[in-house]
Amino acid sequence: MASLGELERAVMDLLWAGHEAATANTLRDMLAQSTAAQGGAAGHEGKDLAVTTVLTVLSRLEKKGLVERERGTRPHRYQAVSSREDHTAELMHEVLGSAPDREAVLARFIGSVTESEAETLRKLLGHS
Amino acid sequence: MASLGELERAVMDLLWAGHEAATANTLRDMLAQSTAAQGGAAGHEGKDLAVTTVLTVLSRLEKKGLVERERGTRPHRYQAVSSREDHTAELMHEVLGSAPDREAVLARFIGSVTESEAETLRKLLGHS
DNA sequence: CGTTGTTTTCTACGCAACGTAGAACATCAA
DNA sequence: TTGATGTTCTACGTTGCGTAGAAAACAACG
Repeated sequence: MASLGELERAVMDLLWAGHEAATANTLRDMLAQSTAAQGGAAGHEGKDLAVTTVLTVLSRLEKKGLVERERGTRPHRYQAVSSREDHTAELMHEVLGSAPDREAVLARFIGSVTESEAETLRKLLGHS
Repeated sequence: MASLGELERAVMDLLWAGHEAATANTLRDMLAQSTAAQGGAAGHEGKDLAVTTVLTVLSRLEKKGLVERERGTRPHRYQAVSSREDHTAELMHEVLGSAPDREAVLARFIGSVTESEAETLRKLLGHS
């Protein structure tokens, strides 16, 4: 239960955009943002969706544990449970986890990262 | 187009099992193996599937580019295009690739590998 | 308190992927 | 030719996702 659809991903992108600010978004905020983003690079722009559509998606994302909703306030407020980076890293672990020979996978994996990323990794791994 | 269903994965596991041996499998081989594996640990065991079911799955896997089939020989022979490790590593790159801040993701990723794996990574990354 | 605009829930349709397999066609061995 | 075996075609049921209407819950105003 890890993969997201196109619209689900677009909604998560909205939430992730403001994840730092710990600013939980209302539905109306999000719709405004998404309409404003018209003409942006990302994939899902073009038509405006019905309010209920976004709500349905948010509910599904909540059920998947990716979104948290404050039910206390009256216009409910939504926010991503974890940052995009954390989520992606978690996904990578999920993929890796299902492998019997993790180290062999890692070997091939680092075999095709860019040199600059390899450099970053060296720094992060530090000295033995 | 990256994710596999449960049965698709089970079939790939069969093919991956003998990927080293460059031994392309016939359908009958695979059915025998899968029946033999009854009582094994993996998830999908329990009932025997119809021959056509496995064939359909193989066709779908072929369309996805994960399986190659020799059409020349009469009982066709099937084999995984790449090893399980390569495939998993590729998947990890796919997940990573969609991130705007790859290095931040990598940072979090290596933050939660086991020490032994970190050691392996250090060796593989080698000297600057 | 009732009318009205906003927000949330419930329900549902269409489509695609996947598990599943029957029916029919092709091929090989006797 | 006749079985036995292998392959293709087609299809049905389920589930996830994009999409949204209808209706219920609620807030604010007069």
